[in-house]
Amino acid sequence: MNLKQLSHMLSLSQTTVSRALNGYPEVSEETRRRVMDAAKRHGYRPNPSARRLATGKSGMIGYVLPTGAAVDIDPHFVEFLSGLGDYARGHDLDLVLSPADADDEETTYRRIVANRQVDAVYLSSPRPADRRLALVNTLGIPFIVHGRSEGFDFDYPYLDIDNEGAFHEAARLLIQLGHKRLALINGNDRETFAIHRERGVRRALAASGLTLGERHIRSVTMTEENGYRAARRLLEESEPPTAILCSSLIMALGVVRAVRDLGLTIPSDLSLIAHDDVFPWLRPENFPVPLSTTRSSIRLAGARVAERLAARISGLEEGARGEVWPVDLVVRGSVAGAPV
Amino acid sequence: MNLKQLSHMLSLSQTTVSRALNGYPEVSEETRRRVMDAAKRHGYRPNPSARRLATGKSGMIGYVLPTGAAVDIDPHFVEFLSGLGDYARGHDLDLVLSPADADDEETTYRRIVANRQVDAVYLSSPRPADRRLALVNTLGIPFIVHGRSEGFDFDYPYLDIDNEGAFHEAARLLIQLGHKRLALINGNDRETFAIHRERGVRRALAASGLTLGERHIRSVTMTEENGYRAARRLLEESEPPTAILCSSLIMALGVVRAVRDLGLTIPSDLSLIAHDDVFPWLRPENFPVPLSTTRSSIRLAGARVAERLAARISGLEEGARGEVWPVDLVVRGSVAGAPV
DNA sequence: AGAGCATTCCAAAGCGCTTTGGCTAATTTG
DNA sequence: CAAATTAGCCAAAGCGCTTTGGAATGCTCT
Repeated sequence: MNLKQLSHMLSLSQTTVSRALNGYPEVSEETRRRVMDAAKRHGYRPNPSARRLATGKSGMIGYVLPTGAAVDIDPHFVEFLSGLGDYARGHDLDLVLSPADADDEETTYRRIVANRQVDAVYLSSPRPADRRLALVNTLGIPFIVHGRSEGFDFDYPYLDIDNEGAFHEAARLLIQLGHKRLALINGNDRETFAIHRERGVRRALAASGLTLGERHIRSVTMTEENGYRAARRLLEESEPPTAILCSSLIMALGVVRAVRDLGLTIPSDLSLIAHDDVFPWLRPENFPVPLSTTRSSIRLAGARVAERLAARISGLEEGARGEVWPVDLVVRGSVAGAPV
Repeated sequence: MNLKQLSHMLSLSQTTVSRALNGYPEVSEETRRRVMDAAKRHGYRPNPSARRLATGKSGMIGYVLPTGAAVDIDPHFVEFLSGLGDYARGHDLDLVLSPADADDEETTYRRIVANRQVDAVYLSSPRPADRRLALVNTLGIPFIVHGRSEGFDFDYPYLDIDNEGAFHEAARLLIQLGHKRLALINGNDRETFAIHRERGVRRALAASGLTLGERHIRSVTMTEENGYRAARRLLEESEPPTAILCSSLIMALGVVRAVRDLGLTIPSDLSLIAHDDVFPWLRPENFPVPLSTTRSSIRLAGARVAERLAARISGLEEGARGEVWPVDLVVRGSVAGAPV
């Protein structure tokens, strides 16, 4: 059933039917009802390829997926996707993943924009002065950044959580508990979120006249193994930290293992706080010692990004609005006063 | 730069240019070269929307993503995606995720087929007599199932791993080590993979005149917490199992925690083997006691599925070829002879 | 030399939609 | 009451590609 058939069967022109269906005003209410009715009854669905060719709109949002033998997609991605899907489902949006060579995402961005394959894109894991962001900004496609970049002379729309604030609060709590030697096991410090977290910790320390020693900060990809290694190195020093802040639950698994291997105990020997993106399959309260966390649902973020993208596509949202979500600090058994 | 402009600038018809570019034979080699050349020089890229409208081919593969507030996307998905992307990247394929209400995926399948939105789809986590599979089969779109279904009177193309064989081998090893009371902490037993694994274990037990007691099998969604709970229940029985087979690494985390909470030790009190889909961020060799696994890279499966989908789209692959990959049994410290 | 056949190209007709620019009839306005 | 709007509809022209059905050219063959 296409437009031609439908209009013929209604003895109307394609123009009128199209307009009736798309809510244009130059059609009488009675006709519109008649058209709507027939369309529903016959299950008419406009052919998206045709519509796209005519309008340039695709009803899809895009994401450039960095791939490569050495590239691992972050497991957080799937949770974000869950949220995105939750929203998109109710709004007839599909998501296009365009795989790109991780060393050359630019080509792919240019392609999907030139081809008008998607109506909007979102970027994630931005770095300071991220080239993708600059590119997408000049290409003029609606977009939203999940996370933040820095060092641009233009503003852009983003959704981020208050990483700095979260880690500032967490560090402040530890300091108030008497800890003086904090360590930070961070994610890739070329990404903004990691920079912000470090900043938060440093600020809290500075406020008490303390500092974060060079040896007390590790920046690694967030795997269990890297968490373990980082923790071992930290704890085997001559002056080991009495508290560790950790950028992910998965790394925290490794930290816990390291602590155990060294015969230490949480929280009496070491306080631990990790960031929790809220995975359904790994929960901080179920750690051997319930884990204190800075918590923010990445899934909700996904839904919100989808919502804002939709708003941008339809012109409801404009400008470079940044949105920063507060992060909960959830205290559980893994923190205690500094050992004497 | 569109076809019209390009052909005009070459003083050729659109027909000829189009044919030259698409490798049709009715154009002289010299002309073809000239056209190809000009196209490259001017960076001509055919507009996919137009091409799609004309041909019905989209250059995308589809996946219907079940969503809903209570629906969690499996973290395995992201690894599979990695593989899929690895292949797709080199072959100009994009992936379209169409979010669907988990209770009604059918509508979405119908939509993406009717709209010719994608050239092929893949299904994952199939159940016996899975309705999606039957649907997609009748709809006539090229597809591949990742996993297997059962109970159909037709064949279909799939890629699966030998779940039954893997768990059969694992169980057999444990039995040979003297274990008589095995338990299985399985995934959702409405999914075929879980059924196959159970079948493998039962077959191994039966071969030695043993059985899998009703209380010794748990079927749960694969979270750390569920692994923990299942393990506790099993181990607190009057006649606890001396060996556990576990369907995922994430659940195995929970099992290990439970074992510890109960003051038991792996492998002297309990042998443990889990299935490993090979995550970069959680590796069995890094478990407190290195974990024995049945191992199969879900990422490679993703790449292979993409490869086969591409082959099906281009007509290189036809028919209902099933492909079953063997699974490695990797023995590490977590297994030992049965306690006396 | 004329029929028969490749070869190489082209004009034009789709694909199914949106949108522009009228056209008619009903309504309002001075 | 004629003139000017307005409401409601339509024909046709895109959007940019592929593909069908020739047409022209040069060649071989009898």
